[in-house]
Amino acid sequence: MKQKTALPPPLVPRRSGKPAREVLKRRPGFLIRRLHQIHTSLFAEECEEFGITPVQYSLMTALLHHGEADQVSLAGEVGIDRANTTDVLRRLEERGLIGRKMSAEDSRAKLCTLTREGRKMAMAMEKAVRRAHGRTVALLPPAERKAFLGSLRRLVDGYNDLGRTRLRLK
Amino acid sequence: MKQKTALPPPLVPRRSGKPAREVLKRRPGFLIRRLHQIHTSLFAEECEEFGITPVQYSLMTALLHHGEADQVSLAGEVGIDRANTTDVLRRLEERGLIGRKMSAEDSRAKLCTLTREGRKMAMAMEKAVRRAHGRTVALLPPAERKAFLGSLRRLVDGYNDLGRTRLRLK
DNA sequence: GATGTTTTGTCATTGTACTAACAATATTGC
DNA sequence: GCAATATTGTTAGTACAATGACAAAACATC
Repeated sequence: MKQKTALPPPLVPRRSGKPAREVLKRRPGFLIRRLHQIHTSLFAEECEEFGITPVQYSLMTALLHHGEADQVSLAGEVGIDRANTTDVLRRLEERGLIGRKMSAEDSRAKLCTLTREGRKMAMAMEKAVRRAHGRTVALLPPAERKAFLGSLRRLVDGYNDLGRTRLRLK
Repeated sequence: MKQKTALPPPLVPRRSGKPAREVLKRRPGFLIRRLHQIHTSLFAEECEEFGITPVQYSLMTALLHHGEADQVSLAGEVGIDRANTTDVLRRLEERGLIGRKMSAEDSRAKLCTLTREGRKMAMAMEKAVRRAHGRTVALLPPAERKAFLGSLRRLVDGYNDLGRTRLRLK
């Protein structure tokens, strides 16, 4: 039989005085998640009148530059997988911002284009989008900001080739 | 009746030669989203055997340091809203990693704690978690990495007080 | 040219994240 | 003490993000 009284705690949790926040903020992944949330929020605020999300706008940007593209190519440009791409494009199509039609050469593929409205919207949003991205890093003094964006890019580029399990976009 | 032939394109899209990727990579928000994806992927890889996500681990960390806390406090520590917190905690409870009980002082509140198993799991994961966070910024040389994390933190801290519309966590 | 493999788009499922609304409970003002 | 207000947890709805599975089409190779 086990005695319960004098039992020392089996695994001692360290209840430091300070809030867990301080511990969390030492973790790169935590900070990145938070900054992603912040940007999403700023983007939503700046682009409120359009009702377009960052990912939707990335896809519209890709279409603006490609003119026409199949979904897998778009997924690769924007860095989301094709299942997710299907979802986002469906929403854009329902709103009449893009059109999709079967490819003549490859009848599996669907070619996507911005509609006239989609193109108009994409261009009308440009200033608001720029503000959102600007505000996201505005708290850093210029030199630090530049270095920060350089590092960000270095990480994103570096991990694009380097063997990761799931994130292929290239 | 409208003649279709000689109509100039109403809004000229700039189809630059280079892929949209290059344009997207100039946008802070885009890079942040991608890096978040990368970290999530690395975390999943390192912590595969545990089946715990970054947010779940953040909550477990908060509980490790608080011992016991209501959901709104936890949400504030970890930086997610209370609706989302409810979801994540429900999943953790279903797996027997945390327990929840009504507060005696405030019968609206639910006090959460790690179960013995949850505590064991949290501590067993520590090394894998550290590896995941380390790998996320490992491509930066030490000095640059330090500066990068400093900037990240500056942004996250700065936007926590500064009046934003939606992201209250404080 | 029939067989096997890969690719494309989709669907279902799981999980994070936010808003808006709600009921139950607490707190505040008067 | 009661009315107005705020807070807590939940639910419903929307959107990103990944996995695994699937059918149809394309490609490979023999």
